[in-house]
Amino acid sequence: MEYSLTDIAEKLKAAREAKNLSQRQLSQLAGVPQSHISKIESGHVDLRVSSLIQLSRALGLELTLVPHNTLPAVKTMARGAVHSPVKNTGNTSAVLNALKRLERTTRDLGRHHPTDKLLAQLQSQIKELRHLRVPDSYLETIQQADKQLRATEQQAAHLETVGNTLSEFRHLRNSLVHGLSESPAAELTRPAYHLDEHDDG
Amino acid sequence: MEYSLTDIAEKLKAAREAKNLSQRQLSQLAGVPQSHISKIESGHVDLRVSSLIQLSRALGLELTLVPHNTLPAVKTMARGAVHSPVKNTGNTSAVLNALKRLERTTRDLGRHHPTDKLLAQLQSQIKELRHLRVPDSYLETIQQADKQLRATEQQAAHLETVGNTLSEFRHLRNSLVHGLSESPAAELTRPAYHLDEHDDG
DNA sequence: TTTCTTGATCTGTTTTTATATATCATAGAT
DNA sequence: ATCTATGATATATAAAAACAGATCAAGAAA
Repeated sequence: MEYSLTDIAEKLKAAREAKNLSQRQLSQLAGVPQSHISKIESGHVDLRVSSLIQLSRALGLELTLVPHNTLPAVKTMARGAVHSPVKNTGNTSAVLNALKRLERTTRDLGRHHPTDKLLAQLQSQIKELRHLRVPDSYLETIQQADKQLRATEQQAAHLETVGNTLSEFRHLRNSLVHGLSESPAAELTRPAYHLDEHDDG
Repeated sequence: MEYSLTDIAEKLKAAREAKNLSQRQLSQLAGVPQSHISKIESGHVDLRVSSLIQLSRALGLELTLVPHNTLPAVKTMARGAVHSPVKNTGNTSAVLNALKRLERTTRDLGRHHPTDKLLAQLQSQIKELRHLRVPDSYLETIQQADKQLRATEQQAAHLETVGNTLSEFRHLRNSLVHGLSESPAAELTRPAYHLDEHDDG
């Protein structure tokens, strides 16, 4: 119900990860040493308000004092906004839907193979893709991967398929990150947070 | 738009005053030395988050991190709740209305005599009464004072009336604060914050 | 294998809070 | 004139953050 130091630490960490920022990147944005950020996020430090303000601003958060009775309302309000860590990447809805569907497929798959490490890697790989601009030229690739995975569902022989898909998506991800995509939208191929946070107050 | 250290300092001070707490009283509630509170409120100190949390809790406030885009909504929401510093004193609506009317009367009077120091004192005296339990036995006194003040409105000879009313209300206030009221509700004659904040978390 | 990124950790130094205690001037009340 | 409450300050000490810089291990990429 009430916020404590560790709650705030967790919130900061969650906000940073939602923005796909490393501690060192945030360090630059906020003007706070990385070593200090590490300590703060792990709750080992009773930081000063100025530091908290700096970090919050860099993360698009604002420090406020609200009356106790309005806390619940404020919480739900904030939850709705915070819970959309995936920013506008300019992806078409087709790509977006394909990614969402693929995510669900792997999630379903995970229910039958909870300990599959390969699968977990694939899941995080897909998750990362949602932060990148994925050209439509990859749409078919994504859809095909989804189809294959669905076909192997519940089969023990799915290992090969998952492995193949994983390496395929790793390659895709790296192409996008490094702007080596063969798509015409090479200029837009950047981490999402560069798109809408280029000009900060 | 964005909160800074001094903004927070001001907010703390405003919250404390809205609760009619002295720095020493808050010091006891929050477990923070009065000297430190003085420094904090004057913005001379970059306090630690733990201290801020302690003070906030004692004042019925909660420290939260909200996304930038939800800030306006949160602000208006908080304003509505904070902007009612007058707590439930158990006064009857008759007394409440009389006080409100009296407040308005002095405000109107103030427009014609903006520099009148006596009048200003009377206004703050009335304001203070709203924090106290005022027995109905004083209703007539209040109403009469209001009538007299309204009668002298715009007259240069109002000085005497204001002075009389002022000393009268000072006496009333002191009676109430010290529980010396001749009213039967002597037991309830306490500062309002004792009534609803006796049990804190 | 080699390289790079990430987050955690260590060392040493500087700065500042936090705390306890006391004092002071002011304003109000008696 | 006296007594009291208030907020701002002063001093001294202890504890801790802030900072800079280096390092380390794990994971992933080349």
